[in-house]
Amino acid sequence: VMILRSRFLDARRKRRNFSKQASEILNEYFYSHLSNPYPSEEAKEELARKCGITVSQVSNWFGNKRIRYKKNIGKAQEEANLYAAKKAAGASPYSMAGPPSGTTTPM
Amino acid sequence: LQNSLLLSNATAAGSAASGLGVSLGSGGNVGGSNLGSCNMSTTNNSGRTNFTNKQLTELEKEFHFNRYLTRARRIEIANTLQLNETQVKIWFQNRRMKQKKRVKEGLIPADILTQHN
DNA sequence: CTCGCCGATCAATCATAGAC
DNA sequence: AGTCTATGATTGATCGGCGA
Repeated sequence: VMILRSRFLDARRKRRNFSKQASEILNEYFYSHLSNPYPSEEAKEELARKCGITVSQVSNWFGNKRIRYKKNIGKAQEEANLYAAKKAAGASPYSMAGPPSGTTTPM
Repeated sequence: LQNSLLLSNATAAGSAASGLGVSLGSGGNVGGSNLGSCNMSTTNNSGRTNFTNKQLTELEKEFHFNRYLTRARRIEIANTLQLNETQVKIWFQNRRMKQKKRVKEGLIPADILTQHN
C-alpha cells in the first residue's frame, strides 16, 4: 500500500555488488587474518582505497563476513579457506597470524 | 517487503515528508508484525524491538529539534511513545552515530542543528 | 560508584543483484 | 521471466573504555 514510496526513497539500497577484484582483496585480508578479522581504522582505509569503496562499506563487509562465516564453519567455508592457503602463502602483505592448529575456530 | 519511510531524512532537507497516517495495524506484541499506525511496538523473538512508524517519526522529529536529550525530555518521550527510557536513549545514540556517518561520508547535512531547547 | 556517550560490533532482517 | 541464493545495507541492542 504505502510500500510504494519506499521504491524510490530507498534508492540507497540500490546496492551494486563490489567488483570481483575488490571481493578478492577483502577475502584475502579476511582469510589471512582469521584469528583476528578486525582491521584497524587505518587498515580499513587502505582496503577501501584499494577496493574503490568507502570505509563504511569495508566495515559492512567485514561485519557481514564475520557473522556469515561463523554461521557456517564446516561448510564450503572451509573450502574458501584455501583462499588464504594459497594467496597468503604466496605473498601476503599483512602479518599472517597463524592460528594454533590449522583449521581453527577464531571467533 | 516491509519498509521504510522511516528514512525520510537522509539527504538534507527538513523533509516534512509525506505525512500519512496510513494503514496497517494489527496488534499484538510478539510475533505480530505490524507497521503503520499502531501505537505499541513489537518485540522480536530475539530481543530486537520493532518500533512503529509513529514512534520513529516522533523520535526523528525530536532529534531534529535537539540531538541530545535531557533526563526530563527522555522520560517525557519514553512515556509518550510507550518505550523504555533506555530504548529512547539508545535510539538517540544510534541516531547521532548515523548522522555522523552521513556527514563524514556523503555530503548530507552539516548544519541541521536547529539547536533549541 | 553510577551514568551517558562514543566507537565498534553483533545479529536479525530487508531488498535487491545475480545465478540457475 | 520466474525462483532461489548471495550479499550490501540498516538498525535495535551490547560491550569496553572514558570522562563527568
